[in-house]
Amino acid sequence: MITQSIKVACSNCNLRELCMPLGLNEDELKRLDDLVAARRKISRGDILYRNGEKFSALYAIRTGFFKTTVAAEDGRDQVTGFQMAGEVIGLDGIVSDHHTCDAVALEDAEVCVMNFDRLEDLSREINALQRHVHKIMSREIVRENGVMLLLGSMRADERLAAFLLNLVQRLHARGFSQSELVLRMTREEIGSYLGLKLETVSRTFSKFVEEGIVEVKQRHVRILNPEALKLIVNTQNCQPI
Amino acid sequence: MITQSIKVACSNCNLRELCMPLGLNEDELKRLDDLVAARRKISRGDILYRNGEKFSALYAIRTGFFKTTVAAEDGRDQVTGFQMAGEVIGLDGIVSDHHTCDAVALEDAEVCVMNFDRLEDLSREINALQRHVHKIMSREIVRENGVMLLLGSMRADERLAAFLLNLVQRLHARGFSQSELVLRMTREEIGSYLGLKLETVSRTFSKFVEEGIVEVKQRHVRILNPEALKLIVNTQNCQPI
DNA sequence: GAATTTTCTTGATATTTATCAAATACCTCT
DNA sequence: AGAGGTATTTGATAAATATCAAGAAAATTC
Repeated sequence: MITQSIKVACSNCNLRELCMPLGLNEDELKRLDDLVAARRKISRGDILYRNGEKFSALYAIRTGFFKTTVAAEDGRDQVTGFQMAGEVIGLDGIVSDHHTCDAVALEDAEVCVMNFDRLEDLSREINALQRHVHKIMSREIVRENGVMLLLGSMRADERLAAFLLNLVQRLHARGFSQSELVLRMTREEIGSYLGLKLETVSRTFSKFVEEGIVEVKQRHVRILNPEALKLIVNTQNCQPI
Repeated sequence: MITQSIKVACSNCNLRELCMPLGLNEDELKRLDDLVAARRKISRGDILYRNGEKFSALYAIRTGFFKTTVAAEDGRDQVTGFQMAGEVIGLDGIVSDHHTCDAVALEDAEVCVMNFDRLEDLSREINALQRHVHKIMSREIVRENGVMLLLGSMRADERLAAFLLNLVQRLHARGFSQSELVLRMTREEIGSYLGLKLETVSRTFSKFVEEGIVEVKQRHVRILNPEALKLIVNTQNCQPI
């Protein structure tokens, strides 16, 4: 656990618009800088926090890519999300004061450590921050609703199509390509997230390639026909009349 | 939409410990009473709020039973939760200022309407309330993580066993029986929540009955062997060595 | 840079769950 | 109480996905 004490400032962070509220005044911005006590570097494969660990902070991802997983009592585990720069993780720990999932870096990463007690103090004073914290939590709830829809009612190809569209949309919002992406996770991790076995993920990729919808070279994916992916997600269940 | 203006008080509500923070002082309790502007009665089958509707309040369930559902673009929908007395619903609406799911009463119900702006105001002033709101949201995130585990990695019988155990545990926390329960939802709604078809739910119930684990008479369920249910949830995936 | 390990793909087969269908039970309304 | 509608159960069959297996490709390690 390497905690670096580089003094950092939200006020001149180019990711601020992703993890912090907009429209703060000079004074509020200055107080915000105080919130991020430290940054922390996490190497690929390392764990930022793990199930059972005491909760003390939320983490804003500056660089890198994470997965979160929950474990069943019998050892199975389930990937509950993939998180990228600008996203905030650790919310699961608030309710019981202990984390209930693991957060694992899928590539070398750096996070801003936001002490939660201080975040609560500050968000009592800055209305926009309070609202922002609420929105971040609500957004996570809505995201998980979407995953439940995916897991509960979609078939393998719909799940993978929805997954690719979601990933590329989030990457595009961060200035990356709309059509090309590099997967940071294995087929097995994708499968866990989507409730499928890795072989099914692989076969479904191959099917998409055959149909000319995507190009896949290992973890490099190029989306040739995004409309086809959208069609797969949206029309699978439409009955012919 | 019947909004009643019966003046009601959290301070002498017997459900307070479920939906409100503990350890408030006299003064704080008095201010809390101001939060619940009104109660609202919802008849069975009616919708408390629906997808797309403007968000303005959270709802604490006083009596009755709800389901929440999200809809896919093609019309499919997915039950994302079943909620009972003392639980708070509406959190999905915070992020976009509009609700993203429907909340439907599965039996005649009554809810306390908590204006969210006022809740934010108040939780800036009462630390315990602020923390409580955060916990409620975090609890929902953790619950959904559990559902993802269920949908992503469990088989039909494990899902139904986990569902029954969860329901009966929550009912027991409200003073009901540990072993008997009345389902407020159809097999189809259970199936939607568990990512199964209603026939599969029915067959799995029948299997449990054959095995002597439960008694089922329509929607009345008696759990004869809770340990067997726990075993089904926990050991399905354990490999013999 | 060769060896080792991990990841990925593909095929054959098994299992689980969905689908279609029909009969029965139950509830609600008049 | 009876009629109509809804919900549930059960059977037969189909479809989707998992499992097992083996080889190929890529990444990592020494």
